[in-house]
Amino acid sequence: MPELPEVETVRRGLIPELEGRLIVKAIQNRPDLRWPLPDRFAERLTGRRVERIGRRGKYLLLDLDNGETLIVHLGMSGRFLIHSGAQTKKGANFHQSVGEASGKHDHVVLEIEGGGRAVFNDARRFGAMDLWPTDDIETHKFFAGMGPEPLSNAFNAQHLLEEFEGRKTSLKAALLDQRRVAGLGNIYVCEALFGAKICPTRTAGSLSAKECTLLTRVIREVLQTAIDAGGSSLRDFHGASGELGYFQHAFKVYDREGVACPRRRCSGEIERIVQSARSTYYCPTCQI
DNA sequence: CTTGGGTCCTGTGCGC
DNA sequence: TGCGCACAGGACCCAA
Repeated sequence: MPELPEVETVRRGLIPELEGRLIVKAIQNRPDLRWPLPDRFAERLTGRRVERIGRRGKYLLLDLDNGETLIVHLGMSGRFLIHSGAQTKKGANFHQSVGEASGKHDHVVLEIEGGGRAVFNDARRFGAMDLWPTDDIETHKFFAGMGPEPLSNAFNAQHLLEEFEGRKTSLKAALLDQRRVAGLGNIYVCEALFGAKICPTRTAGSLSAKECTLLTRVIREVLQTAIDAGGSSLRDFHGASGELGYFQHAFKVYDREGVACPRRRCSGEIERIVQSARSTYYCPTCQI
């Protein structure tokens, strides 16, 4: 469920806590998340300084001072909880209580210089971590073949048109495919297609150049709006500090089956259909 | 090659 | 009130 905006929100939340800081000690509480963690995982993190925190698609990239990058995927339920150190700032009690309420699925703990801790908690364990040379990050299997960042210039109508050309798969599935464009998940695909008034059951190849232009613009807008709102806190997503976001109130179609279409001059009703075993929400009246 | 369906995992929420 | 089960979904895996 964390999609690009949520991951970006976590990244921004982690920066003041981790960037430039030393990992005094790393603790690994189980051998695997979704996949086995790399050899000597905790040892390779211990004593490293986090130089920079980046993002690629839905992955967090923590560049370390030894030329390796800690790659993190939050999966469905993964989150970082920050337990503040000695000098707690305002609101730290709340953050701490959120974090310590769980503990059960605290799979990786990073003890940070100054007494703080960054806890990776992931109940459903769809998350992943790996270590990889920073200079060769694009060769990691997670990123090889991954599409452009939707907020970058490389993502434009021309790109979409080429990616979609001749494809018989549904538009919904095509946009979820990280090889076409990075970072979109079920929620924002639904929201973007609503914004562009395009029906999710259309084949990807059926989009005109004009529609691709509109769609790229709307995708950008939807993602940027969500990032600005601090990411979605829907269900089990938590921001990096344990606080809940509030963007879920802004969803126009996602999880709104049966609700009147929010478009002013549309009398339609939001429907839920299933596409490739995923819920799609859309307005069959105005999304053509 | 493309495409679609199955699978993993556990907490939540619903129906009975 | 309690139990059981469907559901949530990102990304890999495999079959056709």
